[in-house]
Amino acid sequence: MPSTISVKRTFFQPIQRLAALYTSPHHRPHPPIRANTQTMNATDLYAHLRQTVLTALAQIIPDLPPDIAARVEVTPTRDPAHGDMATNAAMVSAKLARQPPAKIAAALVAALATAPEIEAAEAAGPGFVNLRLHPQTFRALLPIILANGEAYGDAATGAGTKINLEYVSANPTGPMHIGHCRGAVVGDALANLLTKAGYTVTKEYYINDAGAQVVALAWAAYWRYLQAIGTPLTEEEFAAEVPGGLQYKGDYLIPVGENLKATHGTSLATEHKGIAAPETWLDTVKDTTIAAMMTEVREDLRLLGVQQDIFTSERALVASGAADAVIAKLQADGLIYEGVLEPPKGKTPDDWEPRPQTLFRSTNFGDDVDRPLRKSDGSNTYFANDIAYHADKIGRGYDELIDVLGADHGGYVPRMKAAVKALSHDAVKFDAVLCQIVHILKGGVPLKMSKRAGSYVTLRDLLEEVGKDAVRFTMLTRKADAQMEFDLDQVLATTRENPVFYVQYAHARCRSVLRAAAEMFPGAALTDADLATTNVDTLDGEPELTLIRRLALWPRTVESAASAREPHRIAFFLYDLAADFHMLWNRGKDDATLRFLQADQPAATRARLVLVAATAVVIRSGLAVMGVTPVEEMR
RNA sequence: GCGCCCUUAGCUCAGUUGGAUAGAGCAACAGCCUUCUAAGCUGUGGGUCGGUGGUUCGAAUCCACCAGGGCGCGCCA
Repeated sequence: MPSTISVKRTFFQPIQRLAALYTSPHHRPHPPIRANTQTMNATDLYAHLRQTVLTALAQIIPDLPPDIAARVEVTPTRDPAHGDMATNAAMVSAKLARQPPAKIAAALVAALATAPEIEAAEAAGPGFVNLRLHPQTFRALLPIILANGEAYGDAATGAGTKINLEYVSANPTGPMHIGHCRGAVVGDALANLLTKAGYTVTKEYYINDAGAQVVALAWAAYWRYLQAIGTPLTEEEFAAEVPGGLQYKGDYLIPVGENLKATHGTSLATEHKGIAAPETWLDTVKDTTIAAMMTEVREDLRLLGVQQDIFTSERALVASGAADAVIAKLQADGLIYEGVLEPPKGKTPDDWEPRPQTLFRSTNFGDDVDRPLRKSDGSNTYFANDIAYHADKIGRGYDELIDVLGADHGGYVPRMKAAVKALSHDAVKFDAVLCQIVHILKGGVPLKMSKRAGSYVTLRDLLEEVGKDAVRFTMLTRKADAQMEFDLDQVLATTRENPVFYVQYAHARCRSVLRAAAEMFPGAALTDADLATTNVDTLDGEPELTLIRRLALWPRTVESAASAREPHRIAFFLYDLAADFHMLWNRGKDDATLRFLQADQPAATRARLVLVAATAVVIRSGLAVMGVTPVEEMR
């Protein structure tokens, strides 16, 4: 199989494939490579230097194929001894050029020596080219940051790709609790992040208002209604009449019962205030109750700072016949059949009986088993309705669908992926972001949560206890797919252990310095726009440059976090940024001459204020992605 | 039994999508408060990246198998 001929074929094929991708509206893996013409307007210093390297590389290897060029990276170095940035360009192109990496690296070093941004370039290790930039190159970023404001870090990688992001989607059966909260925050921050990275994002909530749960909810509300009009029935007597038993016993349905009484008087009950025939009241009560619960949910979301664009009702979707229509469509494609599933190996349920079902051939698209679409009573499964919902989203013209789900829905992802693939003929991507469970700790002790007993921690309780910003930030201090302990005490702690505080404090300090500067230099023009024109050449200390290098990483952080769909990276970036800033600030404690504000050195002070203001801008830019409000001062 | 996720310092976790000598916080030890807010900062020690193989210039990262933890596995959504 391996032969000289096959080498040639694998050499040319990827080029054609990639060229085809560049013209497709759905796949734009990398921005087109073009000559490096602009220098001073680059907001992403790493992307800018990457273009510089590619230009230099093109001189050495004239017909560099795009797939090789796409692999060229310019990354920050881990070790300062390696300079500011390093590129793997020589190593990834060595095979193609049929030259050892070291030789290409040497040629690159020579070519890059003339670049105005670069102070020194040297070949190192297995073929890296290390770049040391002029401090001027980094400093030049500060006015750009101030001029761009919070838009600094915006990226074009999304290239307008239309993404539908579905999150929260809690059943409207009660107030939101802590379990919903993580998905809400992760989804919302991810939406902000993707938007910042250039995607066009629609934020959507799927109301699971069909099915048995909302019937149970309606019965529970009906009980509160009967209580409100003074029924002689006891709860036990009532519960005995409820199919499936009385659920949702929390107090939160009492107002709904009062409301039903106010609107309908006693007309929904029998003459003796007993249980009327369900068909006379069930739909009315269901409508009223779901509407009331969704009002609560929307209020919860508002308090959490979450605002979604579209709320789609499962009930409305089912009523429109969409589920049957989508099953018919799959049927026409030969993807539906009547069959009998094998029991799961090793764990057969006690009541297992082979049963013919309407099945979707999800195994054709990578799922493990085919999935049922109809229950034995002929009604649709949740999955069938959800396929219809995703078909609806596909019909709305999105390039990609992302669902933020609880980790217990992990097994659900492959079948939905299969369904989207089948329905869109592979044109639309489907992805899921799974959120693991959150344990609430109070004084180091886990809070038990029991929905049945009505003793669970509601989202609103949590918001009242610690506030929106702390909740949002803390929820983003872990990968979504990792279990998390949410310690109520630590979230409120004013120490470095608490990233919320630490980052907010950094921003407050920046603002505090700028306020103090306004007092020290009355009448000085100190807005970001004013400072953007300041000469910053005096910023040449190592801690200052370290901070500037961190600021330079922001656009790259946005891009990588967005493409990985990992908003938690923003929190970690901000923490690191805060640490760099606090370090700089603290130098002034040991040595008063190192403080930002020096009354006798207005020019040098002003340059430092540029750095302080730029730091504040980037912190705000990051907090905006997280949906956290920056604070002006700590009191 | 099968599938997905996870396993990194004593503890809680990062790790820039395969890069060079694996990083933070807490805890431990040694220092630092007349302030642009010490609500903090500096330094030291601490590692077989769960294990074993493989892929290649190069692996915590990709693949295979194994061990341990979590979640799920036909008419719940």
